[in-house]
Amino acid sequence: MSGSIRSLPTTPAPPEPVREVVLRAAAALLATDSGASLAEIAAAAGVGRTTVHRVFPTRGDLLTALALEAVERLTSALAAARLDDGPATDVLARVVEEVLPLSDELAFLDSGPEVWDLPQMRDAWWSVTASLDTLVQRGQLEGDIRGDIPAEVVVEAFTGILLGVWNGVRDGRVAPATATRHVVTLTLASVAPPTRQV
Amino acid sequence: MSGSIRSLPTTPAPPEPVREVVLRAAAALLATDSGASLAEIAAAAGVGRTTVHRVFPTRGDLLTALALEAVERLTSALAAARLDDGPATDVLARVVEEVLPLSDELAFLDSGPEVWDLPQMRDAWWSVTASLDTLVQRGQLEGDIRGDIPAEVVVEAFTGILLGVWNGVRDGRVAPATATRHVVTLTLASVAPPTRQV
DNA sequence: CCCAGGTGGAACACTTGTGTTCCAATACGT
DNA sequence: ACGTATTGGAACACAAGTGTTCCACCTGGG
Repeated sequence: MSGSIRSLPTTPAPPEPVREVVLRAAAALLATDSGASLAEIAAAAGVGRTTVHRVFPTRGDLLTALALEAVERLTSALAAARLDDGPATDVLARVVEEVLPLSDELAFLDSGPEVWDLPQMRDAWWSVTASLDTLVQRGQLEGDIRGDIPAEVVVEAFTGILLGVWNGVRDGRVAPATATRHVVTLTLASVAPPTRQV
Repeated sequence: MSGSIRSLPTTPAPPEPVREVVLRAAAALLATDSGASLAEIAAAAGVGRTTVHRVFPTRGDLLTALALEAVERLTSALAAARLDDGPATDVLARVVEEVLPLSDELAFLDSGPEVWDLPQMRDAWWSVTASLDTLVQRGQLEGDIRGDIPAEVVVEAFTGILLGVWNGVRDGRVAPATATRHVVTLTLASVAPPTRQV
């Protein structure tokens, strides 16, 4: 229990709790009100507006930090799904299981055009869809995914189901506990080859 | 050809082209830049900002008019799909065929939180999903739609596929000509009962 | 105890968009 | 050709948000 080592090199201590507090408050606030002002964010974080400006000199800096964080979470979620490992349909199921739990952290992304104006965000999303395109194409070659529909369309439908049900959860129309299972079921049903069905 | 009747009662003449011009310009501009200012909209419409204010006293009035128009188009599209007429799966296909062509007119809805803040918009969308819920429930009772997934989830997945592919068309990832067919195919595959497949 | 660092608040200038008023110019019908 | 109505533009006040500066506080370590 006692700290025999003065400081861990990766986590020397809580060095800047302020930054994290502000990021959390911003993510939470922007999820419901995409136009929240810095004053509101600062108030929600329990710090002064001046302090926010000390950590993030401009609003764009805050949004960028938030976007980068979201990108990183999404990227590691896809990595955790092991896109190249096993049948593509199994991978799709894993993607759902990895990405859906991020709903709360990524909720601020849906209603904020400001965030998507960032080139990093555009690039990151393009990278995500490209990875999924490759995955679906592999599935089509291996016969696990229907080949009568272009991979890009299949990917859009997949992300559409994911986002649609996720919106349903946010609106209280869909039970969170069953969301993952239903998304997987519907996805696999839609992408299965038409001849050889489950 | 010659106008023997001085004016048709339904269309006495182009009474206010200005209003329509502004609405079209606003819809087009807000589709790509949800925060477009009234000055930009006026310039895009080819009229003075003062004129815009004459037709729509406040920005909210413009947005409301735009939202009401969108609601009306969506509602009549659903009416044209005859929700109570025939097997639910056929109806879903008709809904896709009726709604997808509205992409351009309704494109301004996706990136603008301002529009969705209007209670009329919320109510209208709730009405749309409620209609679809009823449709899917009927399909489940009649055995055309899988019953192992709640109707609300099926509806979210359906709208998700629709919006996802529609986004793909906007991004140039999906060919517009085949979008409707693919959406119908993927939708019917996902909602079909698991036991008795196509 | 004193001092340094970080913090919060007040005040300021600046920008952007909105809504309003007024006036000149133009187009339209008579 | 004239008078009227509508338009576009300039100017204004107003509000909200942002970024900056300065200062008081208070907190913890030497």
